[in-house]
Amino acid sequence: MTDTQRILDAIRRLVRQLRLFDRAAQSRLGLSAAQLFILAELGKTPALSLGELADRTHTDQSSASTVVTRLVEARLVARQRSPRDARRLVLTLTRAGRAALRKAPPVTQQVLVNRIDALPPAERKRFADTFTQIVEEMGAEKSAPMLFEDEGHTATARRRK
Amino acid sequence: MTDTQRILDAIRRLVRQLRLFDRAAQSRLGLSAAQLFILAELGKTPALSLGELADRTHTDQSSASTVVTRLVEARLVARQRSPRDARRLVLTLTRAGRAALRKAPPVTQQVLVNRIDALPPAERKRFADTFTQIVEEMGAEKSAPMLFEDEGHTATARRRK
DNA sequence: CCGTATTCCATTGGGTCCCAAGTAATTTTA
DNA sequence: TAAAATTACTTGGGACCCAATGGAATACGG
Repeated sequence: MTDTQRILDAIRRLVRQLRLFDRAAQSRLGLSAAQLFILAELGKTPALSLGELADRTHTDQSSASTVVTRLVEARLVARQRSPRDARRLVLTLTRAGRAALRKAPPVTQQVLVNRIDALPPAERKRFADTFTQIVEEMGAEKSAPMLFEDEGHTATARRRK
Repeated sequence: MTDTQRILDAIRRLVRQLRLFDRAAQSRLGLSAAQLFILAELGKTPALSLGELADRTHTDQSSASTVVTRLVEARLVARQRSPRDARRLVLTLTRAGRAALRKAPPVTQQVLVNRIDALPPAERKRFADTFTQIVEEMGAEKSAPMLFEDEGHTATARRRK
């Protein structure tokens, strides 16, 4: 197996592991990783709008919306309209939200963090450098070689009712 | 920002990037990354059962099941029952499936692969080594420090109908 | 001031993933 | 050999993610 394939495989397994830990945490604490992540961000910076929150969590505005909705229903987040600009939201943690955050740190990632922290500092730095570089270049690569021809007759494999 | 945080951030962004490229490829080719991945695996090793396929793709059996169902509906995969053991499936690519695979390689990961392949071999190997190590140790870490108390009164933030 | 653009959200549709249950079929065991 | 346990899949439910839409509210040019 080439090193490239080993890396792809590692990514795939990593993502799966994270999802599994997420599930576990969710059924124990009642909060998913996404919910905790939003909660943490709101803990760091209160009074964010939905769009700002989406940016900070590297996710889509609509995704953030649904997660926030759940948190509001759970009474962990207060969702108000900005008085200055009625389009914007003003999101803040409730008392219960702060409490939840305090007792339920990002458990999911913790397993990963433990592994990373166990690395020798020099290796960790190298790893971080390489990883960051890859991701940044990936973001730059604007769907360059993605414009072939054809399309169509493979007809989107999807359910029919 | 610590190196650990940089790594976490890189992972998060990487995952998002992959999803975005996936979406793009999906709307161009009609096949999602998951579907292509399954297709590719079936191309490498025909006549797999669903469970074997799930193992090879590091995913859940039920997840594989739904993806395969879509591929069968798209007539890219043939799903037959094994004559020896009627519980098992025998999955193979159809003619159209092979054709689709030929003209639609794993486009999604390609962007990532390009970046990885651009690294100096030595750095790539170091990266792969570290990454593999992290993931393997993560898999070993059996939800060790995950058993706190409480639970309940945060009441699973979920929709109520 | 008015009409058009733009911005900010909520909602909906399509997909992926995982778990928990349920259903067949096969193997083991009493 | 009949009952019990195991294996292989499917289905339903919940959570997420993104794209596309639509509705308000605000900004802007004439």
